[in-house]
Amino acid sequence: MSKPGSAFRDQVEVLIARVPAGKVTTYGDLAALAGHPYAARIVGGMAHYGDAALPWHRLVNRFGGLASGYHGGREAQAEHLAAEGVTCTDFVVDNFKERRWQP
DNA sequence: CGAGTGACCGCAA
DNA sequence: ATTGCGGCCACTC
Repeated sequence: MSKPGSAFRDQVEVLIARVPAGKVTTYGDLAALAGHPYAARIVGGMAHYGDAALPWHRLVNRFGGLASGYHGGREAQAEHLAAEGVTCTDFVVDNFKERRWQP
């Protein structure tokens, strides 16, 4: 495609871009959808160094809690999620189980 | 160029 | 039920 540097990275970018506002996804799900169910760490690493323009604030861990290291802080991420309709409590997405985006 | 780290997940004992 | 360990790819220094 336009930037076929790495199929995995390209897939992660496409998947995160496919996540609709108001929903959240987990690192493991994105990694599994990208083809590597054990590469959840890579998704986090890319989020920190990869594309700072993608909606990484929709990424949460499998507990539904906001991850650390987010550019600006977890409170900033919670604000962005709340702005999209995702309510968070104590940095944990409310109704996470129902808000988890699934293809 | 080489090595280490990383916002994690799943499984085993 | 809980705890501890290993493992995958990409990015940076």
